[in-house]
Amino acid sequence: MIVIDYKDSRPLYEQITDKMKDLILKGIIRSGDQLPSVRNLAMELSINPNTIQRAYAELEREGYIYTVKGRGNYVSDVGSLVEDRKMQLRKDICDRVVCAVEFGVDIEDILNDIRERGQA
Amino acid sequence: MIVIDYKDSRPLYEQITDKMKDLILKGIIRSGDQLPSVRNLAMELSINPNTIQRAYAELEREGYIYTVKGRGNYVSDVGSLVEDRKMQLRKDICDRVVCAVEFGVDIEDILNDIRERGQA
Amino acid sequence: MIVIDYKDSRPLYEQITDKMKDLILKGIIRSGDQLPSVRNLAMELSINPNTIQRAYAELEREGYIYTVKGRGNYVSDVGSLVEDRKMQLRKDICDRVVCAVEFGVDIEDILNDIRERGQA
Amino acid sequence: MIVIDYKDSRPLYEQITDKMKDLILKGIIRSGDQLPSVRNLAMELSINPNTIQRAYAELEREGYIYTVKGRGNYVSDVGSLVEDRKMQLRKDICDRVVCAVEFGVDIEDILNDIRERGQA
DNA sequence: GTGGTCTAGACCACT
DNA sequence: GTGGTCTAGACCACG
Repeated sequence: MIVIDYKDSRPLYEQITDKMKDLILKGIIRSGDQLPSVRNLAMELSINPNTIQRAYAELEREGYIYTVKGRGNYVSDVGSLVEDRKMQLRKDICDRVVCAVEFGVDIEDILNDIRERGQA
Repeated sequence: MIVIDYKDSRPLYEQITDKMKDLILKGIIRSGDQLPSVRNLAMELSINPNTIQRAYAELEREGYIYTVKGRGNYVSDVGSLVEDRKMQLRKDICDRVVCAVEFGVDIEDILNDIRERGQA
Repeated sequence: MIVIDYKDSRPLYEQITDKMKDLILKGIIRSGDQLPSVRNLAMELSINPNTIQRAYAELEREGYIYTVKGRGNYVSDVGSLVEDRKMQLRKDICDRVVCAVEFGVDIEDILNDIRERGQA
Repeated sequence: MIVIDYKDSRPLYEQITDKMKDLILKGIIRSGDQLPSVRNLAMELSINPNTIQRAYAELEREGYIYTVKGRGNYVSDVGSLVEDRKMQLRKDICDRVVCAVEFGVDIEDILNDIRERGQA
């Protein structure tokens, strides 16, 4: 479910939190589901339990999961977080479009790119 | 012309290279223009000359400027770099649109956002 | 009567003892009343009987209840404990007022808040 | 400036963040001031640098300080945080008054306690 | 010199 | 078994 990319310059714990957020926000892991235990995930990914611990702490801090001591980590209800993320993604795209236009990109080219949806 | 943001988590030299690239690609500094000297810019920004040196070295490595020993640093002809950047910006926007759609954002919302050309 | 909040960071047994103390000190459960049995309460709350056991042991240790082997757990006479708690609550509020004043809160604002007896 | 209380059940890093927040919100450490370095403070308090690191990371996350890599940690402008804290303290006191009244404390006693400001 | 990340290993509290 | 805290020590990037 989660793959560590050692060529990625971001720290391991951030790769894990980001991937987990995606899985949760996209509904692949659902509200109430239990996450793999700190130790198990550490073994599976062959990294230190403290790194997983840090990732999970960050997820809890941001409201994606909640922790029950002695029981494990569980996914929270993230309805509002999904909406926040969607708005953020829209705003982010707009900002980049504005930036691109400043560099001389034709806005029609961008609209066409998107309509064809994908390209590369 | 250049403002350092100490609350920015990026290293200083990267803030400087990025800002310089923008100024060059947007044509605000033109091909053949001379950049401020390492010492002067360091004084002006109140930072270590080594940091400016590193920023300029990076700009030279990427072809934005060239150095004449004993004379100073000059802006290269960046015609092709501008086109590269424009393509990169378009690709980047497309990638993010694809990502946003995966999170459930309606592509029509994005197109409307862009047509109104502003924030969401 | 008792609700477990799994998102509460406190241990389960502490949530139970605290809630029980409130019920007893507020007189909702009275001196001589029998508490639900360890097994029943465990079943009702869907948690481990050991956890209930620990909560009851703590309540007994602090004098809120007494245990009759083979019969069950009964509420003690808690007259003095009620007074202790009231004094503790008054002291606690005063400490916090002193602290708030140190942060620049106007003591008149606090008095008004309390007279209106609600949130700020 | 900071004293560790080993009898305090809270984790060390939390004691440090809380104490630092107080110093900052009360204006004892001011906006722009540099905090002691991670290593220095660790030596001074005879605890592990990682623990200081965690405390500082938390302070940065909550907006009390900002970090410049290779330079150190500096106090942010916390005007709004001060107001937040004051409102939170007022609300907290009110909640406790409501709670105390439920336990049978006379609200006039509380008001008198506060007017005398302090007692114990 | 500064902070940031990661590992290894220990100990504790809770269930 | 679970997570939470702390230590010790290493390595890296930045200035």
